[in-house]
Amino acid sequence: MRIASFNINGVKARLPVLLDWLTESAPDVACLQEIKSVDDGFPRTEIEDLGYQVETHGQKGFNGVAILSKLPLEDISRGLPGDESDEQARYIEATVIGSRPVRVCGLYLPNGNPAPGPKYDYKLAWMARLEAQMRVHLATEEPVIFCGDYNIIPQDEDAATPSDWTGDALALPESRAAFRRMLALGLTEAFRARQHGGGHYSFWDYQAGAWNRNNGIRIDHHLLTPQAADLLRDCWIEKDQRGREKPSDHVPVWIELDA
DNA sequence: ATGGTAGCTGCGCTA
Repeated sequence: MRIASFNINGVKARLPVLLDWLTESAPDVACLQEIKSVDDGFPRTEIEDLGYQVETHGQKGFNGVAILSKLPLEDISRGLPGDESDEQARYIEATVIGSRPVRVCGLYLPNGNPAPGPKYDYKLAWMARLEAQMRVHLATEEPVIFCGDYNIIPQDEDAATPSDWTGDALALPESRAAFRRMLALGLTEAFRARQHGGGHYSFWDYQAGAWNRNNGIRIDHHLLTPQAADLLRDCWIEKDQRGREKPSDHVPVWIELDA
């Protein structure tokens, strides 16, 4: 089973890119972030025509996540528990029925800038809720994947120019500490586990020629429960997507599981 | 030190 996480930065503007990618790279499961669409506006039929089941959790204008799957999906759950007043669409879960079932949790973690401030407070509170949900899933001792745009640069080596990010919500010590607490629960960060080291990125800003200068950051991650980590065959970044026509500012990050 | 781009929306907000 191959699962890709991809922040597409607008599903309607990115539809030709998305359809080409689904056709050529053909993930079994794709977790999308920043669809920037309500559920009714999502280009469902075009994607279903490529053989995917489509489950969305959208909102108007901003945010929004989706899971696309060639394998059957069961028990879809929308929204991150822990705050009934939170109206931002940033989280969706489904069980993928492969040769063995895998619970896939797609997330779009808040950016948090400017920090400090209410947006940063929201980011940290959202991370605490995510950590609580991770604890719930860890207790099941089943294969579970938490993938998406974490908006966290885990270490300086995950940025081409670390000094650009000093004081930024993506790299502040408190942000990194919250991410490390997730790993300390016993989750495996798939890309790191494959010992790729530093110098690999999943996002390049549209501004200031970041792509041409390879001034990127690695902020899209897959975190695996021990039972999922046991199934991990590989993890890689599909960097060449960033150089294509009308690209997203993120590229897909993949895992392959023995499932 | 500043400004640079993109998407959605409706000329500002988010990233």
